[in-house]
Amino acid sequence: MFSKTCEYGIKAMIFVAQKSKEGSRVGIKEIAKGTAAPEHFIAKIMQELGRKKLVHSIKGPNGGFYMDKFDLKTSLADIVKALDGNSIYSDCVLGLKTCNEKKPCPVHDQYRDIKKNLIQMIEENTIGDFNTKLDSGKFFLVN
Amino acid sequence: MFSKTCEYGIKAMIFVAQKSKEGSRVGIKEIAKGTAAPEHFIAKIMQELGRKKLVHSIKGPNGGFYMDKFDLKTSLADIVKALDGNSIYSDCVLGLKTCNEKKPCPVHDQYRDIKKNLIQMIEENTIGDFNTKLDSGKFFLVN
DNA sequence: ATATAAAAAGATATAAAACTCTTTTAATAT
DNA sequence: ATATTAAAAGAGTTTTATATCTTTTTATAT
Repeated sequence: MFSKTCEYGIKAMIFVAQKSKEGSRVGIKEIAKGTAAPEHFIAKIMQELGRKKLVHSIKGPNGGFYMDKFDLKTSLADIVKALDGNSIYSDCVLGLKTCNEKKPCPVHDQYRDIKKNLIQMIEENTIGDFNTKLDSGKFFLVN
Repeated sequence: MFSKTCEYGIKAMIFVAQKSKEGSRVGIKEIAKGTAAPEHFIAKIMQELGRKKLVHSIKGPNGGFYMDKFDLKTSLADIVKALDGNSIYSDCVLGLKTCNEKKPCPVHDQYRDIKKNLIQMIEENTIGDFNTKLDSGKFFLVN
């Protein structure tokens, strides 16, 4: 569904949001641990998310990544689009270049609603929404 | 969502079913054309589907792949499981090894129904179901 | 029996995704 | 100013997915 890059990216964003709420910035090492991601790999991902302004960072001592309350409005869809592009919106389940209502693939009709729900799901959930839930141990970022 | 292998496999199964209904067997070249798949690649895929008995074949002149009416009961889920394994059933959207009701990932709850619908969709649709629709030009296997 | 057609099998190649390492730049504290 | 810390950037490697090529086996028709 999502690339590894995207999976790590989403978890990292949730992790950083949480730490930011507590007022602290987080270094790559901590993010890597908190999301069970390879350190150098998640570093690249955070770099890209930084470039796209979904997260902020400062260098040097006491530096690290952080999010302001504006960043908390970022939806999962924003992250997915930043890291995996628009494939989830545009790609046909069976890989047809053209697949639409007029020229559908065999499962176009059957997939229509599933796709709609999937897109709705990532668009409706923001990073901020996860903050309270993570607090109360309602879900986990690592096993 | 599905691997290329699986995308081609599903299209090929629909294609072969159609030709089988017309009483003829189909060679790899024809399948490759009919599904816009690389010839040698789809050959491997058909081989695997043959091993798993989802399709049948005979060698030599006038040989090729075919399906009997029993094969038409094959669901998309059968094909997906044969080619992509059970990942669609078991994998966590965020890649957690353990992700269940008791120890969920952040989007476990939000994804639950989408996953259910997706699984239902592939389990309910059989290869035979597509036969009539393809006839009447209701959908396409290639652009 | 022989030639031919077509799938099966095995081996190899290419491309993309995942991951790692090294160097550079920027910020802070002393 | 200098040392230190941490991200940014660039380059490189490994692994996995996708695709191709070659040889072998099996069936059919003549």
